[in-house]
Parts: sequence; structure tokens; C-alpha cells
Amino acid sequence: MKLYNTLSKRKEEFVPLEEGKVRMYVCGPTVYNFIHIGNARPMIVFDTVRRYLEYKGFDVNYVSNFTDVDDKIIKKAIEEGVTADEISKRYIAECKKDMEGMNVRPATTHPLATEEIGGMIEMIRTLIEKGCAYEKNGTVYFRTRKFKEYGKLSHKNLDDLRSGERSLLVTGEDEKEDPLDFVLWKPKKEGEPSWQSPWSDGRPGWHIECSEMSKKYLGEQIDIHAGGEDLVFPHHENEIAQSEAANGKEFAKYWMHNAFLNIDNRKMSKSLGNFRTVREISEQYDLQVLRFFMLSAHYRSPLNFSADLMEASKSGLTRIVNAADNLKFLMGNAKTEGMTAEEAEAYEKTQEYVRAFESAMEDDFNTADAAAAVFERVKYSNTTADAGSSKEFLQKLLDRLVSLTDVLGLIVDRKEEMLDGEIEKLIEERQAARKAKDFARADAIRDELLEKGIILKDTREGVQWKRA
RNA sequence: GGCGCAGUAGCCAAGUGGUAAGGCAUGGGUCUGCAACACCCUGAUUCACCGGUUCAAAUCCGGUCUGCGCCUCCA
Repeated sequence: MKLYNTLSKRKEEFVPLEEGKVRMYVCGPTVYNFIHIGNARPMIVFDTVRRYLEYKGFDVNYVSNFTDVDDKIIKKAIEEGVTADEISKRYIAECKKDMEGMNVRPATTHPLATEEIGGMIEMIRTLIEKGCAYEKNGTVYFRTRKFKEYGKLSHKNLDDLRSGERSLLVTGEDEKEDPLDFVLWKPKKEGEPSWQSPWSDGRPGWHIECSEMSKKYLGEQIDIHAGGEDLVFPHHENEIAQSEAANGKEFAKYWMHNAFLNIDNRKMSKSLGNFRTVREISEQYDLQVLRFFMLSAHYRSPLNFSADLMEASKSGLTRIVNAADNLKFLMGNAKTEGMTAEEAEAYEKTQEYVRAFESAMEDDFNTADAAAAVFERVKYSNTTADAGSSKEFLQKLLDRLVSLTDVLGLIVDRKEEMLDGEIEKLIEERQAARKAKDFARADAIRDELLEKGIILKDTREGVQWKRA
């Protein structure tokens, strides 16, 4: 299995620190509002990475935080006249609903920054003891130049950064020893949430949060650290500096970053007014469609969101779901149980699609290519399975399809709700009308059911239905 | 200014040296009372442009054009 490591700028063979186990940390959202579709990309992408690792038999310890103390949260709390805690709790709950809709599995642990302050203070204390940090007027800064490898992730050199920072120098952050130094702890302002520390009542800087939470739940060294590409600098660069300076060992072995999501070819931003929340999308589409859309391109390529592309994704996903529905429908009407020799042979051929799927995923999680293998698999079962197929054969075809779509987090095997007696009666009545060639009546019933969200399909084997 | 990414059919998108996957859309057909689903057929002598390396390039090198990202705690 190969994955692209931002650190080395190339694809590397994945070798876990401990055989059979993967320790993975994904930077989570700051919870000051509903999550937007840009937040959704890393969630979906890295959830898929996790699913594939588990599919390959790894025991994955997956940690993803919620940043629940931050300027934006405080600002929102002031606007609404409630506590910051109320805001963060509310949007964590909303975020979890969205994750469920996108079929993003809960992490092994979802730490909250506010519940880990003690550990952060300890880490800052260690950094000060080692001479890697210093305190000025209640603020603690990281001494960036003390960490010789600073810039190794974002591949920047300190002097280039320095020239870019000139404007900052004159804006009055002159209490820093060096403009590149960043905050580990800052004193509270009036009315802000705060915690006691040896330096001041205040709160931690953003970067130290992830360093500490990763250490606490996964240990000083982890396999994979992931997030959006905008986090490469400065967030992840700073995490490396803090963690490696404090712990004295390499922090994460592999760094994975997803590319950005644009909307109608423009960057999503508040000033452009093109911000789209996952919740908004869910009013128009099943979030499964959003997930499928996100996986239609490689995670390191920029992806453009538009209504047309969502429609195309919806059609594509429906094709996959239809194939599964069809297998289930045929299974319900199968006349024989055991597989014949020909069927066993036909089933063996599906192994080829599994191989194609896996080799796509093994190549830096190429989900677009993996989806192509799923489509070929779909075509194969659409052309191979029919009313004469045995139940066992159909079941095996379905199982194999589901095992692949599960890795992508696509649900194709939704449990069917029982039909209301009334609806069932209408379907029977329509069948009778059709037999009597009373098509006007038959169509009227079909329209009536459509209004109730039931779509009918007449097949040679009988009437198939599904919820819209 | 510094660092970096991308440009493949109407749209989306794989493919990183061996002669262009897959999906959506379009058009035609089979099936069907009709519809829906499914199936078959329908697509790039060509991969932004120019030049080079090679027996061979969308894939490597150089240049040009275009779009974009990071360098401001925005995933």
C-alpha cells in the first residue's frame, strides 16, 4: 500500500510503527457553526482511508478532535448572548448528525480541546524547560529557530518566511524574540473563557491542542496525521515543532493532506457569499450523494462543487444502488438454492474487480479508480444475474458488491421498510387493472404511489418498488 | 516577491515511457401497454501550446499561455 507523504513529497510504501495497527490523527473542525462542505471533504476522505485500512485487517485507532475554544466561537457566543460552551456543544451535536448522514463513522476518540487543557499546560512547561519556549507578559511563545527542522513539512526555509513576515513586524508584535515565533498560551481578554496556568489565566494556542491530544490518545509517535492542505502551514508545521521538541522523537510518519473544494470554480469563502453547509445540501440530496461526489476525484486534486456535478453523482450512485436492489429482488424470487458449476465460475470472475478495486486503493487511495472498478462490477452483475440465477449466486454477488461499497462508505443495502398494507393493496389493485388492460387506472395508482414517495418498476419477474 | 499545484471528449475523471479506464449527459436500438430499470450501439488519430530526448511521450526535459493554492489560527 502506497500513500503520498507531504513530508517527502512522494508516494511511500505504508509501514505501520506496530504491525497490524494504525495510529491516525485527523484535525477536526472548529465548532462555531454548521460544518460546510469544505469541512466534509477531509471527513469523508480520511474516513474512507480508515475504512480501507480496516478492510485490509489493520486495527485502526482513529482520533479526530473538535476545537471547541477559539476566537470564532467566542465571537459567535457574544453575538447570541450565550456561553462559548453552549455554542460549541450545539455545533458538535449538529456536526455529528451531518457525519452520520455522510456515513462518516465516529472516531475511536473525539477529544475536546477544553477537556485537555491540563496536558497542554504540561507540554508547554516541558517546552519552556527545554529552552524551546519563553514567556512574556503572560503569553508563552514557541522559539521557532530553536527547532532546527522547522519548515520540513511545508518545505519552506525560515529566511523566505521572514521576508514575508515583514508586515507583521511593524504591526507591533515586538514582544516576540523573533517574528516567526508562535503562541502556545495566551492570556484571556475580558469575558473570554479561561483556565489557570503558571503564566496567566488564559487559553492554549491552537497548534498545541492537536500536539497534546494526539500524544494523549495515540502516543508520542503516530503513523498518520491528516487534514486539509491549508493546515500544512502553519498548523502542522507548528505541531511538528512542538511535539518533536517536547518528546524528542519523530511525531508522525506519514502526513496526508486533501486538496480544497471549490464552488462553481471559486474558492468557498464568506466574502464571496458562496458558503454551503452540509445541512443545506442535505435538504436537497441524500448525503450519500455528497459522499459519492467527494470520492469521484482523487483526494489530492482540487474538486469543484456544482449543482450539475451533484446531479451527475446522484445518477451514478443510483446506478450502483439499483444493481444491489436488483440482486435482492431476484433473490426474493429465486427458484433454486445452490450455485451451479457455471455460476461458481462466473462468481470467480468477480475476483478480478476486487483486485482492480484494491490496487486502486493501494495506490494512494485512488477512489476515482476504485469507483470505476465498482461500476464494472455493477455491469457484470447486471449482465450475469437473471431470473434463473440461484439464490446462493445472487447472494454472493451482492455480498461482494457490498464489501466494496462499504469501503467507500456507500450504503447500497439499506434495510427495506415493510410496506403499509394500504400501499401493498394499491400495488395489487394496479396489477389487476393492468391485467384487465385498464391502463388509465393503473397509471393513476402509480402516480398516487409516486406522490407517497414510492417508485414502481415493472419487470418480467414482477413489480419492484423503492422509496424515492 | 517566496514556495507549490493543475490544464485529458459536452461535463466529471483515471491513466506518469508502449500506443487513451470509468461515470454523467446526448443520439439510435432491444425490452416494455406506457414509464422506470437494465442491456447493446454512439464518443478524443488525441491528452493547453511550442520545442527537445527516445525505437516509442498524455506520461520525461526546457519554454510559453491559462487557472488555482499556501506564505494572514479558512478543511
